[in-house]
Amino acid sequence: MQLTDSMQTFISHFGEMGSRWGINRTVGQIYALLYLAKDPICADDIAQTLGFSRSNVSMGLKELDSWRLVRVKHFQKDRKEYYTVPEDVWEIFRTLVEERKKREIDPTLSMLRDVILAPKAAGEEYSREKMQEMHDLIEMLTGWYMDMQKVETERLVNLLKLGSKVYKLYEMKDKLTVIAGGRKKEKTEK
Amino acid sequence: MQLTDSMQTFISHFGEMGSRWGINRTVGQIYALLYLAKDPICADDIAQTLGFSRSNVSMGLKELDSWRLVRVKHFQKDRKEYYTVPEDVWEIFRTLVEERKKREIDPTLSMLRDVILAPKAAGEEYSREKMQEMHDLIEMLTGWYMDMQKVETERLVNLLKLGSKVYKLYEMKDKLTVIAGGRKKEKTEK
DNA sequence: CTGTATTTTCAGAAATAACTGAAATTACAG
DNA sequence: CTGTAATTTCAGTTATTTCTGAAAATACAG
Repeated sequence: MQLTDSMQTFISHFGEMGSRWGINRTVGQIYALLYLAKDPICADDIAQTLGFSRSNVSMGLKELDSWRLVRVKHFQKDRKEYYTVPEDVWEIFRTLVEERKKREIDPTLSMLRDVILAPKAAGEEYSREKMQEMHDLIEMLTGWYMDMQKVETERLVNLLKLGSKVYKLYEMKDKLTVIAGGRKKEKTEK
Repeated sequence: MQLTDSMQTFISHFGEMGSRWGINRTVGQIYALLYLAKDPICADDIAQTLGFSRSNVSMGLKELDSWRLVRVKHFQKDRKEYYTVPEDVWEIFRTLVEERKKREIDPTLSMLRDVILAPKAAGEEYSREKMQEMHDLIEMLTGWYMDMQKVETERLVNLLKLGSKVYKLYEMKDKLTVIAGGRKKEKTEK
């Protein structure tokens, strides 16, 4: 496959940034290539285009698969496997966040729960308190995340655009009443 | 410094998770130790407690300093440097997000801007479109983040607790009007 | 200044992670 | 089934990162 200058730049960047994102160069570049490609690509083409060994590409794809970031496709009369990524950037973003949460946050939350439950030793009042604080913070953030997860993309975009202005709505909520539409008083449940 | 079982567990976890978070074992453990400690600790104590070489601790602290995650303190009649982390977990969280944005997101956004501006080569319509899409998504998210950054912690907590329910407020906003309270129009100070 | 306590730097060693080629396994057309 | 095209595995190699001890630099009391 032929790469233009801008594609080269994009792909190299994903390779270099790999370490900061917790993936390696190969995986980053493979993903970038697939992201930019209109059509599915087979492993041999990926290896050829990026100059990696075939086995390295195989391992990279396996890694991307474990992140649920790639799709496999088959064509008639061709037993090769062709790879793509989802078209929708929002879908990609959501998958990425979910996987990072699973790998980077959940294990810590689990450790914190265990540690908080264990019998307290002498003189560890302060450290236990700090563990509890961290636990509560993470639980609040993941709770918020899981709640937002179910909001469909278009609505999410609206909220993002609104930004901190949502706070104004929130502040006003008790002073407000419906004027148009059916109900007289809005109950925010919970 | 004497570590209890739960402190041991906590510190080891931060060491092991280090790689997933883009820091190394030493740095993770040093941070965890400082986080749990009520009082500032000097580098020698850190090295001794965690079993790392003095130089390794020095480098680790330098790294944590570059993340703005530690504070140095001096005591009278003692030329040693003692280290702590901020008490407030929310402050820590904000710093962490800010630094990760700076290291993991901003360089990519900058690359995308450059690449989008460069003259278009033949047959790269699709890839350019994808780069633009990624750029727009990231810009929207960082824009939202920067906007939320100025919201004070207590208010942020309220919004988080509200979760996706904010969307209901948003949906209603055009149907609502102020009824109770002294002032007719609420001014959010700024 | 001088001397000593403390921190930092850095070259090389040790540990870890990434990558390759060859062999093993799998998948499927005929 | 059989043969072959394709993918995966893995032991060994290469590259990268982390860690150490010794030496250099810095800080400051006297």
